[in-house]
Amino acid sequence: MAPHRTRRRIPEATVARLPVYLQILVEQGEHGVGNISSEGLAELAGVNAAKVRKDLSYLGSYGTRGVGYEVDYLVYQMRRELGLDHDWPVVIVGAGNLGQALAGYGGFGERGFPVAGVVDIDEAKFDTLVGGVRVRPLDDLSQIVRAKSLSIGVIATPPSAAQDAADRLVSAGVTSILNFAPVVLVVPAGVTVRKVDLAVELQILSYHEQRRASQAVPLHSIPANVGRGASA
Amino acid sequence: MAPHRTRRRIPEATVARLPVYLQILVEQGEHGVGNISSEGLAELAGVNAAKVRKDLSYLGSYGTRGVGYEVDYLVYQMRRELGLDHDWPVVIVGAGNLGQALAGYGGFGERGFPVAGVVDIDEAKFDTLVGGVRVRPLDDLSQIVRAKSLSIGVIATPPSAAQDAADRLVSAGVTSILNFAPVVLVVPAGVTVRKVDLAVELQILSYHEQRRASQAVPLHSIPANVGRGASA
DNA sequence: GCAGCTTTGTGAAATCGTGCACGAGCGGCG
DNA sequence: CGCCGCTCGTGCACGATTTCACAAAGCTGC
Repeated sequence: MAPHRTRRRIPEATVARLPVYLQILVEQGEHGVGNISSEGLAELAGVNAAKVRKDLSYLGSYGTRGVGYEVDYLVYQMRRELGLDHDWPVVIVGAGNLGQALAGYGGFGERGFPVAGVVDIDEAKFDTLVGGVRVRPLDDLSQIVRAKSLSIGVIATPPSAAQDAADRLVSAGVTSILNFAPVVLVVPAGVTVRKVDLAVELQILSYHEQRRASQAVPLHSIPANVGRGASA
Repeated sequence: MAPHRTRRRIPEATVARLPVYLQILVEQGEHGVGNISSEGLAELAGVNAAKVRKDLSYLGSYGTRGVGYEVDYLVYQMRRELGLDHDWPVVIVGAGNLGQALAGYGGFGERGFPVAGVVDIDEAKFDTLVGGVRVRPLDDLSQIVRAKSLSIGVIATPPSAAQDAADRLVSAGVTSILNFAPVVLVVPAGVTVRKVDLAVELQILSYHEQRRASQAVPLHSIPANVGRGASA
């Protein structure tokens, strides 16, 4: 295998699609598909075939002209590039409704992100089990992060506590944060934050609904597919 | 007030940011702030001031030069444009871990998206209460949607059931879907789908972590802020 | 009423992302 | 061994988005 100095930077838009391709490829692999064309993958991912080829080309030239891509090999390369060749344990801050659901959602561990810890500020929750993990005091956060060298933290607190949670995560050494609180976090440069705001998603849908309602009827002029979603 | 024929189409990128501005404006309003400049709003939203002005300009010319924007009026206009001048009740398909958390998450109702119904395929769950709503059989979905003229459906099923859920929602008349299942949905044109895949979000973070790890150390060359997130 | 200061609204330039079109490379077949 | 058909990799044009830069416009104070 080549020296794998990190190759050229992959555009964000592509990075956001790679996991989707990966998911599909793994699934196809399990169904016994050994090879797939950009056309085929594009169909399954709900995107354009040229886009698939361009996206995959950032990983390197792993396709075979006239044939397509070998599913297993592509999965391997994609995992490597995404840093999924090992697990990334995460710590969840906030054991409320959402925090519990996240901890209990098996999908995390299965996809390489086991829940290494859950902390909350509410004493009543200490030592209760959520998703098989014991809830610990917020003040233990730093120790948990350091002890397990965690890089990724998930914020599932109420909005008012989110910035504090972020500050604590960052000072404990976390460099990537997935934020579910409807709050714009301020973090130092070098820390990556992704925000998932359920209400925002619904409001975007609302905009499109509102638009449909107030418009004549030219349905065809409305993009069938918006944002990270997909449709046909 | 003007006849408000839907004005020019608002770019998707802008539509995705408006709810964030809205959230901030409402908050500022509650804090007694009556007026805000593009600069101030930009700071709070973690974006560029010029971008704020351009985004707001799609709503109309609601600012006052030399002064800024009147918070309340801007909130009003933004709500109107986003279709948030009335509630959009939603139905949740799937009363598992995530479905329950979503139904129980007060944030939905508060922000204009009350949970009008929850359905599941598991008999054991029928008639249990989640978030104050009684779980009903999947087969009642169509009736629920029609009875309440719902436009928005939320899919919180396991991946294997997601496409079926989508089909049922669409045939019942839903035209917007928020999909939490890690599956690419196929829907007819005219239906808007937004996908939220928690594992994908984590994988994107993983990519950046991996990149940091494999790179020399030029931290400053890494964008501090990625995707929909924010940082400083 | 006018000068000066501030902040908006918006053309124009720069950047980023997408999709097309096509040359290049590979496997299969005669 | 050479030809054919298929599919990748990518240059290029186009469209969308971001950013810059500045004229226009409102407010304040004299």
